[in-house]
Amino acid sequence: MRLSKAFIPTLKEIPSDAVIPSHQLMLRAGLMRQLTAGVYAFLPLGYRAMLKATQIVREEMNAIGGQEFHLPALNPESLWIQTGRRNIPNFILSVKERDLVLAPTHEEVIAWIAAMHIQSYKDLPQIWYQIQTKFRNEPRPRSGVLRGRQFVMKDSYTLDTSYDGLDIGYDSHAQAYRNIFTRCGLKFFVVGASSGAMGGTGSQEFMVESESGEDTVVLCPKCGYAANLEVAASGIAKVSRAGDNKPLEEIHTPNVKTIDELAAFLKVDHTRLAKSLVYRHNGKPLLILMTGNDQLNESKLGAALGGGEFRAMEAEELKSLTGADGGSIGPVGLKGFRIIADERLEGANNLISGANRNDYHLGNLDLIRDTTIDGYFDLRTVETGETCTTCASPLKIANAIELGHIFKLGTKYSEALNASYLDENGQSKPVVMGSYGIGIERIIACAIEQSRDANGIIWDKALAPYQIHLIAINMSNKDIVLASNEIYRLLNEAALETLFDERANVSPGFKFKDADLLGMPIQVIVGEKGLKNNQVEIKVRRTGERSMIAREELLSTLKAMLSA
RNA sequence: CGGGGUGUGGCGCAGCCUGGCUAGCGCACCUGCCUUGGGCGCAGGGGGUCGCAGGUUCGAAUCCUGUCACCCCGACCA
Repeated sequence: MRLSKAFIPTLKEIPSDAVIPSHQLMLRAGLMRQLTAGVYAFLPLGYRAMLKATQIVREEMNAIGGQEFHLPALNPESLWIQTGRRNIPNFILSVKERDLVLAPTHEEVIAWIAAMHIQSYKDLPQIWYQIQTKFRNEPRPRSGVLRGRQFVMKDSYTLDTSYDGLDIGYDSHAQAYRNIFTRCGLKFFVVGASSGAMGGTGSQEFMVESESGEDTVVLCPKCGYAANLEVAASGIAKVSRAGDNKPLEEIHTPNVKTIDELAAFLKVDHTRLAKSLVYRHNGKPLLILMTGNDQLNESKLGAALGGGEFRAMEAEELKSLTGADGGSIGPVGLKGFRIIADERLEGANNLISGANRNDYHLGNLDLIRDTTIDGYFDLRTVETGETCTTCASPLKIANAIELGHIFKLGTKYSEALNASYLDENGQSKPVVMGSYGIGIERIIACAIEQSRDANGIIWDKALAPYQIHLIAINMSNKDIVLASNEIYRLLNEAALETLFDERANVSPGFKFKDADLLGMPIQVIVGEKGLKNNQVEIKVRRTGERSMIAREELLSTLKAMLSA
């Protein structure tokens, strides 16, 4: 492509709306433009990178036996009502004029097709996938393409007769995903994840560590343990049980509101304090006991409660229900509450909790003697520096971007939409499904987040819109014009994707800055000095390394560099 | 949805508090000359209903009311 003819609108200045590096660079390098909040138009250069990514994904999906579909974005609303997903908050965008919705994902359509055509165990297993645009009603799009209302997703679905079959499909996806992200040149890791409202029995996320990421993950640098903070565990010690069990006593604690104040006031360790959090679960009062300042993890709470709605209780509600304020609530003598506790507190005694009376706490609390705990669960949020459950090394907490997510779905959608098959015994059974997604724009954004410098993007050759950026230093010099055009012809004949900066009246500095901003892996620079010696210059974008090469050796050198 | 911020040529911004001459600056763009190894120089030029709608006023980019859009923090995130 000749740059003088190309539509690649680069920006010298950073658009004020862009905050994270990938967003800034995608705009500056002319990859895309924002149309409205969370919706981007991909321009030719950006689309080329997207096509590179989708092709890699497609090849790896085909390699595990995936069959590509082209599915409708417009879906009948009724389909989503059948699976109960029509009314998930902030999920579906709908069409005003018809009872149609814009598909946010395709479990429903896949199950509908399966219901119609999968009849026998002989028809299974299947791997079906598509690479298409999805729509979601994001309340707050942000971070460029990382969280949009419209995005391209590869989603695939496994259809199996059994959970053993599902495991095979799931594992093959896990391997395909590793291949995909490795080929894209990304440094990624896999974490255990929450299945959330998708339902299902297991899930993992493929993550790229990034300050701009919206997910938080716990990592063990030593043994490789990695989990989403929503499900991560640590080896933090349980609260000990003391031998001598003293009787309950009421302690006057005037104006003590927080756990820190209480620990300071009583001069005791945080682990002796049982903090009470008050929620409503499906409308019913729920008391949650946590150790000291341990933070309740609402994802874990949701899992422990096994579904249903829950929310923290309002201050007035709490006061009217217990007669005390938030800082003085405790498990003893509390009527009408279900009580659960973090497993750190299991069987603990000599604790201090609120007395359900303002300005008083209870000492020498023994959870076994004095309370009825309805269950102990892992409810706490892991904190940095706590030890790894596997190898006892200190854990690290990092932000990350979710590139892909794989789920063992089970039969939720196949049951809702009657996707069933007859087994060997003529019994009708629901198809066992798995669901697997990859965000294509996120691949691009992560690649840029992970590989850039002050001057611009540094593309890996796998995703680079062009492999080579050919620069003619001075188009008023006939020798340079002849030589660079000849080189351009040569590279095209050799099928090396080349962007040729043959703009006249553009200074060398401008061309170099543009080339670094656009970030193609190799720059070939045709200048006066080199030509005198029948040489051209090669610059490696990533390292900045430059070398002079004899013109006859250019093609072979480039081929060697690009196949390395 | 709660909090904060911003809307002024294509981009980045100033002007607004304290209303008043012709709405300004940098970049980009057009023409000519010039220059060619890190975002050249000189000269000339085009382009803006100041987000939108009301209101106050002799007079509104500026003050008031409403509204819309976008960004950030939080909540949410299948």
